Amino acid sequence: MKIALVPEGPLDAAATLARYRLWGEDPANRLVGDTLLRVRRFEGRLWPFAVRWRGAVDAVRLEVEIPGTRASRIGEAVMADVRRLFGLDFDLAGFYRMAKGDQALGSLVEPLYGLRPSVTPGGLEMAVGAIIAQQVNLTFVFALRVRLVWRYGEVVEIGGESVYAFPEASALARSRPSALRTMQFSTRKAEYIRDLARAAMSGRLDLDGLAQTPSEVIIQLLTAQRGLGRWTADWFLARGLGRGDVCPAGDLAVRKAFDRYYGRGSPLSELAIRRRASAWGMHQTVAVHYLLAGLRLGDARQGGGT
DNA sequence: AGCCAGGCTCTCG
DNA sequence: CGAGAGCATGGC
Repeated sequence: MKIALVPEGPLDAAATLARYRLWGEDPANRLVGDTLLRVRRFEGRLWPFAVRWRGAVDAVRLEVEIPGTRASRIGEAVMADVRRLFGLDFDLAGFYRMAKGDQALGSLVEPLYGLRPSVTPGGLEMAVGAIIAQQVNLTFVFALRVRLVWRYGEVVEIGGESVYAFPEASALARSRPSALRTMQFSTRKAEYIRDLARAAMSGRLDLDGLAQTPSEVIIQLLTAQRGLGRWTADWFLARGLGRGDVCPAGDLAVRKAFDRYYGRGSPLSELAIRRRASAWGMHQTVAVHYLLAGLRLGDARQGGGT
């Protein structure tokens, strides 16, 4: 089955997906040329799909291919993932209008035009990914993630390429911390991941049923789980649920970005960052991604990605 | 060798 | 509560 999709507003697909390869390879989000390969779990089966993008940033067309089915319910499930992966539900036009009134953001619109935050489909994938990313450099994060996905995920073929489905909760719930230790996970992260998977599996923590839950409640729910703190909860809201009004003010890179763009010598407090960001309302998440990408523009001059 | 890396828990005032 | 120490594991 093939489905075409024309995004509303600009989309720089390569920049939007750059975070899946900036610090390493991601076997669950494979980038092959102008194509993203990924897997959707649906009704107990694995459905690999390919998304190819073509055309200019202002006139992009996404071509989604799902081999082996013509069922519209599967198409709908996959397209929901595609919308998230490419950040299609963020109001980029609205953000750009707002950014005009802010010197730092305004200066980033042109060099990063079409960049959107990529939203991770799957609550467990998002939360586990966040645990892995706690406090360690991102190159190492990718190495850990690859090992976890290889070991506990499921591989599928599509168009002669292989792509992994991120591990199910049941697989991670059975994982042994000692096994993760050999993959260079810290003992603590191994426990956090296993325990989170158990909570998800038992229904004690429904990571995929939070779409209608207020953010404050989600922060409470997540931080009550050992290993998940405010930082993780913030990124879960932003990159897991695609909420626009989030600023992970405790994030090291975010703080660095605010210091660079809004600082006056001394570091801004977390509270000061939240205060400033809150003025951006529903555009905070996008704004934060622009600041992060802007940081990288500076030292690498390779645009995009967050 | 030693500091750094897109935190978290636990303790103590 | 809020700050701070302690922690755990590699990259460079």
